[in-house]
Amino acid sequence: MEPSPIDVRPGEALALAIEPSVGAVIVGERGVDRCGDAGAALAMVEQIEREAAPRWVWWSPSTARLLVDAGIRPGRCWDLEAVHRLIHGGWRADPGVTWAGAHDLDTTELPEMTPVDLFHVRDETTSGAVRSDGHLDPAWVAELWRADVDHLTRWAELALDVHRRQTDQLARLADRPAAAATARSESAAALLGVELEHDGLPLDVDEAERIIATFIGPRPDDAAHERRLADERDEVVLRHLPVDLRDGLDLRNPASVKSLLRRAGIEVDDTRAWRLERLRDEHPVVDALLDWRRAERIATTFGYRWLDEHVGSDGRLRGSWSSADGAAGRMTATAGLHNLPADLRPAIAAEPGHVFVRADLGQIEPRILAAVSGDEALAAATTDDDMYAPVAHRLGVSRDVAKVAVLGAMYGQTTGHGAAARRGLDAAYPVAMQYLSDAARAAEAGNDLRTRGGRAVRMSAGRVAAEDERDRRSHAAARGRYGRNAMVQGAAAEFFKTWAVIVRARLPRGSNIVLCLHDELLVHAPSADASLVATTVDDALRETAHRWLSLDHRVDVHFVAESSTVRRWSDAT
DNA sequence: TGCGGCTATTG
DNA sequence: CACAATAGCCGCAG
Repeated sequence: MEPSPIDVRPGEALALAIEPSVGAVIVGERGVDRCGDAGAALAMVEQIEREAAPRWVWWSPSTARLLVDAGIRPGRCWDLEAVHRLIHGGWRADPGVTWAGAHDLDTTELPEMTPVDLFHVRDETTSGAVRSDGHLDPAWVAELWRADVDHLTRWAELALDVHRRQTDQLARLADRPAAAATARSESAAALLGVELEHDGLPLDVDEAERIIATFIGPRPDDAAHERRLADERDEVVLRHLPVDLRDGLDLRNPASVKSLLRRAGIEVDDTRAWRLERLRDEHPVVDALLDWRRAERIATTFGYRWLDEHVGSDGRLRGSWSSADGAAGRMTATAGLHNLPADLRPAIAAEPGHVFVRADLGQIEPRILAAVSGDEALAAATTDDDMYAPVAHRLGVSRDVAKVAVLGAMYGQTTGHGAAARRGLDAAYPVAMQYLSDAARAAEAGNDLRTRGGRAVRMSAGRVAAEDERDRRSHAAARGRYGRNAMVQGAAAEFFKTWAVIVRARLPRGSNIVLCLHDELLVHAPSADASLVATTVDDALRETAHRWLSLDHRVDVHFVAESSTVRRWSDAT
């Protein structure tokens, strides 16, 4: 075997820049590898990965995608875009913003690409990658795809520079000792997202078509046939009304449905299913309407078109993944991967000779609340596999009331009859409740927050000037609930991702995570490896919890996961 | 054509 | 029916 041409130590940061039409460059502390051929460069990457297992530094998951497409699954990485979002928050994380964030530059006035830059070659003699004001030159970045290896080398050097600066910034977050570890796991989660996009979720297409057919019948021949079938479904509802009242009724228009119900003698504020559910006996049209809604949902969102658009010829359901989205930095996915109706779950089936090992974290958010707030009493409750039981006992209420009260506290609920239980929570778990109300108060005032793992939750940006006092107060209260919840949900997302990437790292060859669902993991594994994988998932949870608690040094929190080995997702308990 | 409102689904 | 998300269709403004 050829020795690696670049001197690399295990775990060392190694910047990687690849442009398929240009080549690839690897920049480390003690050397540079340049290659004018991207294919040959990927072979080099694979060799270095095998021999030295470095921490690959790249600007964004697009580089990871090139590796994954080439069959390379790196162990460790540092995704500058993902770490930027962690440290600075916000939605934008292109190289210009990421650079500015790492250099403490003002991100409100980033240089824009002028139309001239888009259509004219820049004057190479007057500027480099970095402008005189310290910002990255967007025109220079835009030329990467058709540049030369020198250009690419500079790009990799800049990545290594940003990595160093991000590392310093994380170290300066003195009250967030877990931030550097979070940056690593968030980077790995971004890589996992790329792999999830690549691998897809195994789906039994025949079974999916059978399920869809039970709602809307067999696949329509053409658009006209599809319209006719829809009209027939409409007719089943409309025939409950006198013919002369059907005119102009549109089942897809809520206002129209409201007037339909009025004609049937039913008056409602809105037509949501949970409200209509209780009125099923009032008039047969209600029953017909609710059935229509279920079929309509399958027809429009999870029907044959959905199968055709998102399921490949290999029977894999693929969507695009964000590894840290929204307020709290949860993973999100398109193509219905995160909101697949339970009715369709029997179609999610392991391939022949394989099984799913499914595991979900139990009561993750209240356990996380105990951990991030450092509330000893709440932490003590987590020793129970059902932590609501000891909470209920302590409060002197039923388990259901205790659960609603705890969830209400984390969501910022102010109404309902859980008020007495809420006062009980304040008395029994003052540290946790104080943590939540502190977060809410800061968020209401428009102050930025930072989760336990160091994720910035921006509250100052995007505020709308409210018209009147009532509006202003309701917006402030909404911000409070948002911020209060983001601290718990965000830390839970960090915990989950750490668990997921440890599982990823420890899985035996041939097994892969195929779905991440906020607190649930689905691993596709050869049947023979099922029990090994189940053990791996369980061990990974212990490792995750241990890493967490050793960084915080405060309270002991017990985390639990339930797992099962199944052929179909729907078989899971 | 873009956006807010309504609705459904999930954790 | 509080927190988070994706996604469809409708009406309305531009």
